[in-house]
Amino acid sequence: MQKSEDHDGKRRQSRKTRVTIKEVAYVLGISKSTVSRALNGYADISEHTRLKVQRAAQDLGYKPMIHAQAIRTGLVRSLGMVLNADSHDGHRPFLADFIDGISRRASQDNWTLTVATASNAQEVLNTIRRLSDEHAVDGFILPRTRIVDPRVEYLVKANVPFIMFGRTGDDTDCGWYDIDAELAMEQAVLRLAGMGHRRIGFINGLERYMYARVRYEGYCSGLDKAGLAYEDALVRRDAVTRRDGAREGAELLDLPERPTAIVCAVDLAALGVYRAAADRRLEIGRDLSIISYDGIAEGEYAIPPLTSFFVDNRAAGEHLADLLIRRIQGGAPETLRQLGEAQLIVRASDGPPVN
Amino acid sequence: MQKSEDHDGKRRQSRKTRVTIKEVAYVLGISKSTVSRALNGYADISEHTRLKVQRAAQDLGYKPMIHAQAIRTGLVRSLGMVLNADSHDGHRPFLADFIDGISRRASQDNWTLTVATASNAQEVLNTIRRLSDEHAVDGFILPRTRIVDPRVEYLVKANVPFIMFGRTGDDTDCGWYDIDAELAMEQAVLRLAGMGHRRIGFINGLERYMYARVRYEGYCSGLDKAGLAYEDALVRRDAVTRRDGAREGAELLDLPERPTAIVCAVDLAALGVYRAAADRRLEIGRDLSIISYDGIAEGEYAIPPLTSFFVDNRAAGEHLADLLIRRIQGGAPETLRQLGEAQLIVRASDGPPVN
DNA sequence: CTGCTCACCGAAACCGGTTTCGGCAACCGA
DNA sequence: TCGGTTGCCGAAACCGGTTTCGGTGAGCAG
Repeated sequence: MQKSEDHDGKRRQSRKTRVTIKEVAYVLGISKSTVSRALNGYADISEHTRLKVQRAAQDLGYKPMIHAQAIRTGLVRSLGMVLNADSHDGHRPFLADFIDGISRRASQDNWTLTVATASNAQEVLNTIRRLSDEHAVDGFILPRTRIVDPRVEYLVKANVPFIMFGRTGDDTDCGWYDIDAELAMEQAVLRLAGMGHRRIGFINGLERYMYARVRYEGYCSGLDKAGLAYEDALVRRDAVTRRDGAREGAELLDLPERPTAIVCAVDLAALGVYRAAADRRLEIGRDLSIISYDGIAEGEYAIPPLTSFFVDNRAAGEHLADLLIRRIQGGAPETLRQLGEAQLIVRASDGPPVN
Repeated sequence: MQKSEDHDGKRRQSRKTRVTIKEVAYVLGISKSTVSRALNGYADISEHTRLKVQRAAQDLGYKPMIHAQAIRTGLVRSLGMVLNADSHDGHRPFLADFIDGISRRASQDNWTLTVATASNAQEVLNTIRRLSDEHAVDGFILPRTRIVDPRVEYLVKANVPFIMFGRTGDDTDCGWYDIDAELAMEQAVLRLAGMGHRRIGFINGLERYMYARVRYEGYCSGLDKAGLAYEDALVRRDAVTRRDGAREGAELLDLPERPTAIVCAVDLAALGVYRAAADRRLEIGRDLSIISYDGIAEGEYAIPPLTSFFVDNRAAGEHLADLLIRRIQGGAPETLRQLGEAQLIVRASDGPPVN
């Protein structure tokens, strides 16, 4: 019980010695195997004993050490997520809500969330590898899926459970949660077309990510349903910051026949377009309509406030955690897929075209 | 090795069976205790053996299960942080950088970061308790310290290591990292006074947090050094959002004799003041000067761009992780305290008063 | 009364590591 | 040559749980 009293003593010895399962067993005068099974709800323990044990554990303040059980059960009850700090700022504002969602769902079942960051895609992979090698987590949540994603390739090969936030090109063996951005973009176009717009531009996000493909398809299908012709000059890509948005917006607005409305795949880019418009003395909501996607808080404070499809990142986190836990517990990937909806928040950046 | 083949088979059996220390020992024809000590750098292992073991471990891809060693060593090599999702949005944008910093430093020594969220102070406490009861983490980083902080009280009593981000009223037994916001606020006032401002207002953050007290003191000491009189009507408090800032800013601007400059403790509040100023046809940087604190990205895009003291949250995270690891390894709290500096970023929201 | 279930529980093995303890061989000085 | 170090390593205990396996006693049918 006590260590050699001189040896880095202070902290060690004063550290309150936690109560173990053995002590609980001793106090009750029964074996520790019985205590364990009672606490874990095995059927071969009498109701009487179970209650007795539960009460004693409660009274003594017994909490099993999570890693002590992990060694036998193979479960550390921890979800892993590794963030790419290198990737564009776009996701920054969401992070708090997102993490909150995951953590909230995880806590419900006494799971924890382990997060790590890395500064590029390769490091992300290394970190994932390290965490799964050491078995520091039981599975991963993969944010920002790419169309072909090396993380996925590694994890399926290593047979480590994971759930993606977003889809990939090929989702065999993959569970995922995604927001139906295709639907949203389509609705954006239809809404603008319904107001009378005939030339509707599109500014997309980073092409290598799956979300860009999906949003692009939504834009196209919207045009299609509205009976509008697709025009290559009206679509721009790779805009995820204000700066990007200002640049691409300028391109569109300087077209010989400029669009009267622009759909943006990313809110920050949309705010960049605000600047391009201001530079050209175009009033947003009148001379130029904008509908965007993300629903970031800043949009509400922009002038005029931005009409955008809001994504509930907290809910997304909850769903992802839920799916991942079920995956870890053996659920088949095919059964672990969900599609959520973005919610249009109408503010003041869109309106009928002035003529 | 193999389980009963019917029993929830699929995942279990196909899960690549990890290589254990026993196998490494077997391959080398030595005992596992030797392998363990060789890998952990014990002195009583010959250089020859050590190399042999290290190479074999490398070749076989042996990585010790972290929780298997934890059970004996008492260290899970994980830092804990529980966020209060309820607390104001102010810290949201910082989160990504902050986490990045922590994670980066932690990874260096093969530690991990466990984060959890809770929706109010009481839940925060419960979560901290749970994580330390289960020994899911070895210690905590405490963001957003309050003047008297229940988390601290609990952790010192439970003798669980922690490091605070920010100080508290009484920091016996506490290690911390903090940014010298007092200095920054003081400099802000002196800078404005140097430009010729004589009536300088102050809009503070939430009073119950330690940072508010510190920033307030900085403001006062700045006035003092500048030889300006303190005036109660010129200071407002509890503004941490744009809305708050607009409200408190309006109060100041509607004063019979309004301030020509305002120092804000929080960037978001400063941006709120922009609105109050716009409503009153006051041009920021000319009719009203503003210097703020935080250095959030949005400030750069405000019109005019906001002059603010930038806080490097990534660096803060790194320092905190570093301090906490040293604390866990037995460092005395008194030796684990550091003060960083905020860096003034001069943009366009401040200037000499028009007369 | 006998034999068989079945409910319930304890002993012991086990999980994958670390650490203590002691033993053996080589080396050392006398 | 001999006793005493010293360097190096293996056996076994240990950490705090879970799980297997088998045994005991009560209940019940024959």
